[in-house]
Amino acid sequence: MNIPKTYNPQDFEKDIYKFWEDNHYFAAKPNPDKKPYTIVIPPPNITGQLHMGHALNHTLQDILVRYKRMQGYETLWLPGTDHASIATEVKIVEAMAKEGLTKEQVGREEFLRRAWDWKNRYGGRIVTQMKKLGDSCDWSREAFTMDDNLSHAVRKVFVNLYDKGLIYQGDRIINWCPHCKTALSDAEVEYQEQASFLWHIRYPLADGTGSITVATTRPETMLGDTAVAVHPDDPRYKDMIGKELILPLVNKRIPVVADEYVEKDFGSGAVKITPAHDPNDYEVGKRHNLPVIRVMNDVGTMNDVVPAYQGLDRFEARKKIEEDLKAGGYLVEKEPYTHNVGTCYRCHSTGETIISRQWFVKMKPLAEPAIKAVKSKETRFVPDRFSKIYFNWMNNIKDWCISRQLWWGHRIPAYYCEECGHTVVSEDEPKTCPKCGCTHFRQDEDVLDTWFSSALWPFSTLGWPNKTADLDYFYPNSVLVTAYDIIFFWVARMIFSGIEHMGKTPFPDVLIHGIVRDELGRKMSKSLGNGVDPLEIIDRYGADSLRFSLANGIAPGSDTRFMPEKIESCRNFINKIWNASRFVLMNAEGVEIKPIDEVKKTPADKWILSRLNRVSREVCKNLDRYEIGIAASKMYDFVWSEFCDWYIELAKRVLYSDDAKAKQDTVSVLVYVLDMTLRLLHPYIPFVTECIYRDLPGAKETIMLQAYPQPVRKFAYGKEAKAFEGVMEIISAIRNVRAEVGVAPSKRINVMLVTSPEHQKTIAKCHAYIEKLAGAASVNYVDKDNLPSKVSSKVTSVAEVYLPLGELVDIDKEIARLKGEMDKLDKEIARSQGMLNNPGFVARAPQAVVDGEKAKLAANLDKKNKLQERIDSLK
RNA sequence: GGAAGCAUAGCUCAGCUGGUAGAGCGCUACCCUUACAAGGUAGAUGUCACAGGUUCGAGCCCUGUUGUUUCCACCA
Repeated sequence: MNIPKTYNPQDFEKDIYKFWEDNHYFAAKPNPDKKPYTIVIPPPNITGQLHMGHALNHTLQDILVRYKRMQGYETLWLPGTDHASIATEVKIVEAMAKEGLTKEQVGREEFLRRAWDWKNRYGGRIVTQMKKLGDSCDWSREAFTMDDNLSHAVRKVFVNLYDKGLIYQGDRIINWCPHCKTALSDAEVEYQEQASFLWHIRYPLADGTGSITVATTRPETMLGDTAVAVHPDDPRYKDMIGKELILPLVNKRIPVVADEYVEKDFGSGAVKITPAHDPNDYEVGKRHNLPVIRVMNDVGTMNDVVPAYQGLDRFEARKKIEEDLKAGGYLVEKEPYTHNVGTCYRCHSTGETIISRQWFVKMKPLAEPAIKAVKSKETRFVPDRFSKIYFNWMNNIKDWCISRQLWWGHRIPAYYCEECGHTVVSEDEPKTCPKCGCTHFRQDEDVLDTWFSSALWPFSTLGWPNKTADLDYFYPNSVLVTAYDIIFFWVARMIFSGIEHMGKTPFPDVLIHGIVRDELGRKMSKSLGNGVDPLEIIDRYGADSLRFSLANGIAPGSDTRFMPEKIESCRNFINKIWNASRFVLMNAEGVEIKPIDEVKKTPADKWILSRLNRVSREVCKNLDRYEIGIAASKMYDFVWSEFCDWYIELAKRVLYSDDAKAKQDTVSVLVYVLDMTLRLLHPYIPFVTECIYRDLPGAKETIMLQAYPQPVRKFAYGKEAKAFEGVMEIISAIRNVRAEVGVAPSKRINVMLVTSPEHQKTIAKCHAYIEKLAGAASVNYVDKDNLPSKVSSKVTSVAEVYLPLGELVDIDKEIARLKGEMDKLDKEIARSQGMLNNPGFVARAPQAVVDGEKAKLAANLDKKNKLQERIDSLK
């Protein structure tokens, strides 16, 4: 045996991963003899580093994938990365800024060259990090959203949707990030509460008969006001409707319009209308035919509409306008006010809503079948409550703004005729204009939203739009695993894209997990600096410990905290497995292992085999239901409390004897149970299980491809296992009394039992266990009338246990101890009687429950009698 | 404004279709017993937030209350 004494994951994890990879164990290809199991990875950004969120997400996927692979599925876990349009572009721009260069200076071509260069250099970082975690992805299929075939899929989809009238270009109010200088979709805006002010500004009536005061949080946009709106029924303003106001600072006449949109009770009940810079105002403007005047340009500075403020940053302009309003006597009040401000989800700077010409996807027709798919459970969210969130979003969906004023990404396949301006949308640059016949075209400058390409990920990575064998075999995917924070960005869009382009929802199940928070329950973030680096944890504790701690005891959909103690306890658990394995392998040295069927089994053997059956059955059941955390806890308990604490200790009786035959049998059982246990655990802790598996007698080349344990009918041993648990109960009882009375652990004592003939038959076979585990010198069966005077006792369900402890037994203490037991017993009996005396319970509860309760009561009454006899005899 | 989640042992969390409350860490006592002190044995600790309801029976189902977190909307 060559396993070192302490578990040291750094010694082998790297080599084992390389071994798996070199042997192509992760590779999948269509195989008609097997059922497919497919997961596509949520592609991490090329700018990203592996964080705890990935670690959790990948651990869950790898558990499912390794489990299914061992169950004999043709299992594909398809990896890849996302080009992350904005995030990457920002990085490149920043890098160029250090050289004193701007995008505009180097031009599109050079910029893209630099971006690709960056991608080639750093885009693979996260992939090497994923390998450290143990991800069993088919790396030969690694995809990138800007690969040729994936880009082809993007163009194809764009053209398809355009031809169907589902993509259009138009002037709309959109979200704009002045820092990233691009349009954003609604989903990309994050609202933050900010303390600001509500400015009350007086707009005089043109006829000099008075004024209207409006309240605004955005005084700088007043330069673009084209009306003031009041509620039609507001008596304060009724007479002013239709009159004109003088817009302060601009000295322009604007009308007072009546619109139901205005809330009478808010502010002054009058709203300034700036159609170019507010979505609601835009709608009001449309209803009243108001002009749309943009006063700000793309970088967030004031434009030339009002020369006095031209070039000023929006926040500078705000100050100056405030001063000017004050000076002109227009500022009535500046009231502190907290409100929500939209910010860019990438750079977090304050966004603008502006009117702009952009490309949109018409969502209603796409959303409808996508809603139906989830309603009909064709796609199921786990846990189910996330379907509500999905419905809520899908039902209220607005058109999706997909154009971005960036260079890094999929350039929009729209071409404008240089002669007549006609728009041609096609996968490749058109040769001639269908309208004027000329041959010069200019391609749209913009690129597509990153999520436009990731929406196609479940099929674009399998070769679509080509009809490939992969697509045929691996689509739909089996399950999608992701955190709840990208349900809108990604999951929803994959669902409608899959339905639209493949005719089938992309996956039957969506497993949603939570996010990993820090020790205090806060979200991990760069700005807080509270992120825990999974790579550091792996270096210190090993990938297996990290994986197990992320998977153990979690519930789908709920957040987890990263607790250092939890990692340690998982490391300890693996260390336990490590040492148990060492024990088994040490004892297996030089022993010829028998096939499990040929082993002559002891009661303990039968017990552990039946427990193994049980844990195998339950783990599979839990995994099939995505109850990954529950399955982990069950394995933990099996390994520690049953296999190590009991079976290995029981086995020592034989192993340390001279009976070579019995030893061979016991070792064979140990090896078998260890083998199955390692297989059970392999999906969770792949490295250490592979490492130990290699040393197992009769091991194949890898544990990865061995069959996942299933319950074996002939190892059920229901009755025998139960009987053996009676023996275990006796052992516990003796230990318990010893500890309570204070018998030195090294002192061996004679045990006397009072029991029935049937129980004695079972127990008699197990004396050696009692001697070994309970420190018994001997086990004898006695008549109750012939007990020594000083004994301590305990009643179990199969026997009364008497320990002659001589001077150690203090009669008064012993009586007190027994009375303590009696109290507990009485409570139990009262509870059972309460239930059974209830006619409703007996009449309506299932028969099995009633019978069970009756049996319990009978057993407890019997126990009570014996206990009472004992107390009486001591008195 | 709308919706959802959470509230269980000192701490962090499990708890499947309702059927006697669980784990890890921590705590107490004892133990270097030839796999493991990253360990062993034994133990203590809970009006399962509160109030009602359904049920023979509720941590679990229903209603309401309180506290807390999150998502969506964004009335200037």
